[in-house]
Amino acid sequence: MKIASWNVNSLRVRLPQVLDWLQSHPVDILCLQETKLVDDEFPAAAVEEAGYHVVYAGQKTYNGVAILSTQEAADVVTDLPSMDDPQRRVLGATIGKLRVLNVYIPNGQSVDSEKYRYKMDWLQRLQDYVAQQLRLYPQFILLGDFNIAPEEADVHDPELWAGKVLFSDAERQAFRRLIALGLHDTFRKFSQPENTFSWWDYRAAAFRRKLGLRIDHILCSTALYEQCVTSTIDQDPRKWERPSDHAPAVAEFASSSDIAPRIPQAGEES
DNA sequence: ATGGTGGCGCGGCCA
Repeated sequence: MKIASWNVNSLRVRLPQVLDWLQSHPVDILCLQETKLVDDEFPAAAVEEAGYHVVYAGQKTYNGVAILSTQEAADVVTDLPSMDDPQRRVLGATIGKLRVLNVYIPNGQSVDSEKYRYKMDWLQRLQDYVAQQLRLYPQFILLGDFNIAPEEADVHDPELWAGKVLFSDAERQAFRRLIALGLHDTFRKFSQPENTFSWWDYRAAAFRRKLGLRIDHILCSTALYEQCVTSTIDQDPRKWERPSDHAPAVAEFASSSDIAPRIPQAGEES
């Protein structure tokens, strides 16, 4: 069972790349962030033609999340409890025996901004919700664009980024509090190539210069962590023409009995 | 160098 997360920075622009990537990386579940589409404009038919069910929560211009899955999603939620927020950043669903929470955590802009205070408040509410979800669902996955690089190894230049948004102490502590609830960072279960990042600024040729951060994460409950056999970041799509500024993260779990096999598409090896 | 690029949508916000 493979599950992936990808901030696509406009699904209108990136849909062909998403479909191409799925052809070569046939995951069971793909969580998207920053679709930037209202629900009426979501390309549901194209996604379904590719063999996936899909649920989504979008808005105009900003944010927007979606979950593509081979098995149909149930019990969909689109908000954190106690939060009446027009920003579409949350999509929770049950897929097979798995409870999935796809998040686009606020960016925070800069540590002295109102957006940063919104981010920290958002993280507190997320923590409360995740604590509750972990009690309800032994097989729980929290994944998405966290806009937090948790450790020094996740930052190309930790000294440069010290105290800055995406790597501030308060954000990193909030990330550690999520982990302390009983989650695990699947990426760090395995030895990884140095300087593996998931996001590179479009400006200043950051990707070519390997000036990135690892801010997209796949976290899971202990029961799933034991079953996790790979967790990687596929940096290839960042090399493509007109790419997203994020690369997809992919985790694989050994137990797959509760996940229906994906239907092979025309022209594809079965 | 307080910039740079990209998406949305057509001026300025957001990342």
